[in-house]
Amino acid sequence: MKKTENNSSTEGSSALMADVARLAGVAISTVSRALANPGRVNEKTRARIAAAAEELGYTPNAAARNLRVGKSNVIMIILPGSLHYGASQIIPQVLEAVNRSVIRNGYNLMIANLDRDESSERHILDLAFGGTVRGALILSSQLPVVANRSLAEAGLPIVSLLLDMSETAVPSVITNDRLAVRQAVRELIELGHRRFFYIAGPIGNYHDVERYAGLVEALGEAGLSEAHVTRSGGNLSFQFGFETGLQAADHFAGLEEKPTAVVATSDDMAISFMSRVQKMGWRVPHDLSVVSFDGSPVCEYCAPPLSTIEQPMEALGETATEWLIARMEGTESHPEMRLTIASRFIRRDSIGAHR
Amino acid sequence: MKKTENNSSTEGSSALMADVARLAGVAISTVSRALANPGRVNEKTRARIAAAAEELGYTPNAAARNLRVGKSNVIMIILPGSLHYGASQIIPQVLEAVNRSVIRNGYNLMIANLDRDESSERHILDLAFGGTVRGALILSSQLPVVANRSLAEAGLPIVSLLLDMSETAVPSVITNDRLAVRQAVRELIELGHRRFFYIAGPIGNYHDVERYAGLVEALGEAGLSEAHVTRSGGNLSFQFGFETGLQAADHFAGLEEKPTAVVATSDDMAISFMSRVQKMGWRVPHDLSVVSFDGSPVCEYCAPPLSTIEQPMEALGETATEWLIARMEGTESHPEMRLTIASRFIRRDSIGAHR
DNA sequence: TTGTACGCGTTATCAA
DNA sequence: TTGATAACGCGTACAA
Repeated sequence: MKKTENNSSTEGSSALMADVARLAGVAISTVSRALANPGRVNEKTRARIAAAAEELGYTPNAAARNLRVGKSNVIMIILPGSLHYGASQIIPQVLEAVNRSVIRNGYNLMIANLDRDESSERHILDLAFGGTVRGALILSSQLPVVANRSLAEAGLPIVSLLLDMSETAVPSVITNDRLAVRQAVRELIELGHRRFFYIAGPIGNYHDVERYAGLVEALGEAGLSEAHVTRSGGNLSFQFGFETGLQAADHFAGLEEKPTAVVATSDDMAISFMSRVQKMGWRVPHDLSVVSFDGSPVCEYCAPPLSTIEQPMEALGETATEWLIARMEGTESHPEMRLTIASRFIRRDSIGAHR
Repeated sequence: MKKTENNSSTEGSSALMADVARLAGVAISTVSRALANPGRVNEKTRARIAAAAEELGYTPNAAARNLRVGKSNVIMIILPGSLHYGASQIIPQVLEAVNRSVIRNGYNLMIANLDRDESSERHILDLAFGGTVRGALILSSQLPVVANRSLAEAGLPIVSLLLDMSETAVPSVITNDRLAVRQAVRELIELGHRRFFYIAGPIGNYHDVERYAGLVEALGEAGLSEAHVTRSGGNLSFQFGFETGLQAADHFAGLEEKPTAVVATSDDMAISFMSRVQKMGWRVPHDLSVVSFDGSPVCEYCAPPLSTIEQPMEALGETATEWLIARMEGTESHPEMRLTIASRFIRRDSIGAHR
C-alpha cells in the first residue's frame, strides 16, 4: 500500500506520462517511445504501457509536446471578417469541407478573422509567429502585415482559397469563374439575348473582376461590345447580397432600354432581384432570363428554378487543405502555384429564349 | 562586435524572449515581467524592452506559455458532424457570433466535429484532456465518452447551445421554441385553421420534441386534440432539409382530409415543400398557410414571402460564449443552469385566413 | 526594481 | 531494449 496513486478513472485533467511509467514499472522515456514508436520497444512492455495508459485515461499534454517538437498541429483558416458566414453560402460550405479534411489528416482547425483593422491583423500574426498554428488557409486577399512582421515571412505554409494569389507566390486553389460565366453567357447569346444586366459584388473583388471579364469575353466572341452590358450593384459587401439584388432591381426598372438577360454574381442577389422584378410585373424567363453564381441548394426551389453556376466547394476545400498539409509536411509535389477546379453550370427554368 | 545576433526583421519564426532581453540589456525574467505586468517594472526599462521587442518582432511562444501556466486560450465548439454547416442556416450564424465573441475576449476558436463514431469522440476528448482547449461550447446532444474518459469529467467548463442539457448539469443557452410555436399556432387557430400538418426534423431531436409539444399545447388550449395534426418528415437528418420538404409534400398530396396549415421545423423544409405543393396546384396562402423555423433571410424573397420563427442566433452565440468564459475565468455569476432567449415570429404572406 | 533558478510535460540524445 | 538526462521557451518564487 505505498503510493498507489489512485488516479482512477474520474480524475480532473491529470494523468501524466510519469504516472503511466510508474504504473507500468518503466522509465518515462520508455513510455514516450512506446507511444510514438511502438516498433522500437519490446512488445510485452509496450502492451504493459498501453494497458497502463488506458487504465489511467492518459492523454498527452499538447502544449508540452508542441513546445518540445517545435510545432503544433493546428491549421488556421483566415476568413474575411466583413463577410457573414451565413450570407454567402460559399463560406460555410468550404469551412465544412476544410474542417473534414483537416481532421482526417490528424490536424485541428482554428478560425481566424481578418478585418480591415490592425488588431485583427496583429491577432493573426500572433497566431503565426507564436507557433500556435502550423499552416494557414486564406480566403482574404491581403496577407496581414504589421510593423516588421508579415504573414508572408512567418515561415509557415499558406494556401489561398478562391482567390488567385499565385502571383505573389502564394499557392492558390481557385475556380474557373471566367470560363464558367463565358459559357453561360454563350448559351444566353445563342438563345438570342443581346442586352445584358450584370449585378456585381463588392467592387474590386477578385471574383467580380473575373466574372465580369468572362461576360465581356463572351460578348466579344459574338461580336458584341461591352456597351451591351449594364453594370449594377458593386457598392455593398457580400453580406448584403439580398440588398444588392433589390437595388439592382430598382436600377433595372429605371432603365430605358431593358436588358433581357441577367448575370448575378451570387445566388442571394439573383433571388432578391428576381423576387422584386417579378413583383413589378416582369416574368422570368418570359421577359427576362436570370443566371447566378454559387449553386446554393435553394435555387432549385425558386419560382422559377434558378440557373446557377455551382462552385465546387467540397473539392476546393479538400484540395486546398491537402495541398497545405503536403507543404507543411514537406511532401509537396506540385510544381505549379495554381490549381483550378471547374465550376458546373446548372441550367434551370430561369433561362429562356429571347423574344 | 560580439554576438550582434542579427535577427533582423525578416527572420523565420524565432526571436525569443532571450533575444529581447539581450537587446534590451536586462534579464530574461525582466522581459517577462515587463510584458505581463508593465506596472511592476521601471518605466524606462519597460520602454527599452518594448522597443527591443518591437524591433525584433517578438511574439511569445504559445506552447511554452500554455505549458507554464497550465492552460490554453482556446475554446472549442463542438458541432454535430452529421449536419452540413450550409444546410441549416443556423450553424453558420451561431458560428460567426461565437467566433466574434471569442476573439473579442482574447481567446481563439477551434472547431470540433462530433459524429456518431468513436474516433471523433476520442478526438474531442484528446483536445480536452490534452489541455489544448480550455472550454467547450457544444451543439450536440451527447457529451463524448470513451473508455474511462468523459467530457463531463474533463474538468473544463462546458456550455450547451440550443439544446437544453441543464438537467445533466451542463449550463444551457436555449431558445423558447415551444412558446414560439405555440404563439404561431395560436394565430393560425384564430385565422380559422383546425387541421395541421407538421413537418418534423430528425426524430428524437430536441427541437423537434419541443416544437411539436408547442403545437400540441396550442391545440389543447383551443380544445383541439392531437388528432388534428398530421405528422410528416422525421426520417432524415437536418442536412437533408430540402428532401424532407419534398417528401412531406408528397405525403400531403396523398392525404384524404387535407390540413390547411403547415408548421415546418426548418425553412429549408418549408421552402421545398411549398415549391412542390404549389407545382401540384395548391395556392399559398389561399389553400394552405405555411410557417417555419429559423428566420433565414431568404424567406423574405420566397413566393409568397414565408412566415418564420426567427432564431436569435447572434444573441445565442454571444450569450453562450460570454457565459462560458465567465465560467472559465471563475467570474461566473449565474446561479441558474439555463438561459432562455426569445424567438421572434415574423409573419408574412404565407399565412392567411382559413376558407 | 531587477536577477537567479527552477519547473511545466514532453521528446530526443546518449549510455548502459 | 531500456533508462538517465538535457533541452524546448516561458513564468514565477525567491533572493539580491
